[in-house]
Amino acid sequence: MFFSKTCEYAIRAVLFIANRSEDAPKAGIQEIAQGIDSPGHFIAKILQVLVRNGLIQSTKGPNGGFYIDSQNRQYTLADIVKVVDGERLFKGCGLGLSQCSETKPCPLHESFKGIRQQIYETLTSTKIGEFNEALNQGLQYLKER
Amino acid sequence: MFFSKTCEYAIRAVLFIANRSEDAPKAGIQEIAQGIDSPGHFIAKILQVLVRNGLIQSTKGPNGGFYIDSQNRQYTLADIVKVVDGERLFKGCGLGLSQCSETKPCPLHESFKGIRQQIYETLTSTKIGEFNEALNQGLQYLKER
DNA sequence: TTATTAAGAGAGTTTAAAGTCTTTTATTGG
DNA sequence: CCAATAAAAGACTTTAAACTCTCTTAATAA
Repeated sequence: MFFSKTCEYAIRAVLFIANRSEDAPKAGIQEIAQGIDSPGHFIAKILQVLVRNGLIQSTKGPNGGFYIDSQNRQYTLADIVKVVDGERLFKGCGLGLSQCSETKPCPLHESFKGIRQQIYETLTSTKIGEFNEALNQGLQYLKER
Repeated sequence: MFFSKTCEYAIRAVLFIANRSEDAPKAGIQEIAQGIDSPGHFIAKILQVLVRNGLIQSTKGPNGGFYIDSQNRQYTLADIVKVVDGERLFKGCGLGLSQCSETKPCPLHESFKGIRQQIYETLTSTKIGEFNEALNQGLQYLKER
């Protein structure tokens, strides 16, 4: 809807890992791919980017996998979106004009300002660990089936 | 940001034609492409779809072109978006789950409900003719340069 | 110290959106 | 009726996102 498919997978994966990291230690790629119903190799690529940008941690080898330490649980959805989709959603023009601005606005500039603001506030105020309980209780889902 | 590129062009073209239709009669493809700074052949394809769906009118031949009659000036941005991008923006799940719903929600379902609603209200309440004055006065723009 | 495990890296393929080109059809002014 | 004009239609190409595959590197447990 607002995010690229890559970003949708990224958010779902991070919420999965954040939840996983509470009790059991590390989650492997197969487990993550299964847990959010995404293509294994594809989510692997995405996780590489998230690790490189410090949003999640990983270790190789036996008992290795992906996890999120206590520090990183403070990250928000906005952090993920910025890393994966860039600033497009927060700064881009609704009609695709690269020079759209306060002084040279497109017709939708004003209306979209409020919407953009609401999205920004929602994403910056949502921490990646805050869904753990609902997910564990089966009140919210990260995959279809 | 929210729309496909095709849809961005579509909205800009319709606003251009709506404005054009106030005084001078019909606008040709070259003129429209120039007026919104879009690829000529591409906007031609898009306009075909809009005509087929009754959002704008056209006539062929000398003095032909695209125009919007008084009836159709009542159409809103939401009508254009529905024709070009479908219901995705209004109904799709933020995390890409096809079965996301009130009873089986993704973690972002609740937060996104309000945002989606605000977008919907903005688009359904914005008529395609309402920017004519601002466009004519050079207060709003449909292209960069 | 080596076999095994699991992520990292990079190249390759597929698919869908974006954009182009050519031919056909409709309109109209002469 | 005919030539010119302009949109309609459809096939085609390009580009970028989505997705896959294979090989490498790091960690560890025996």
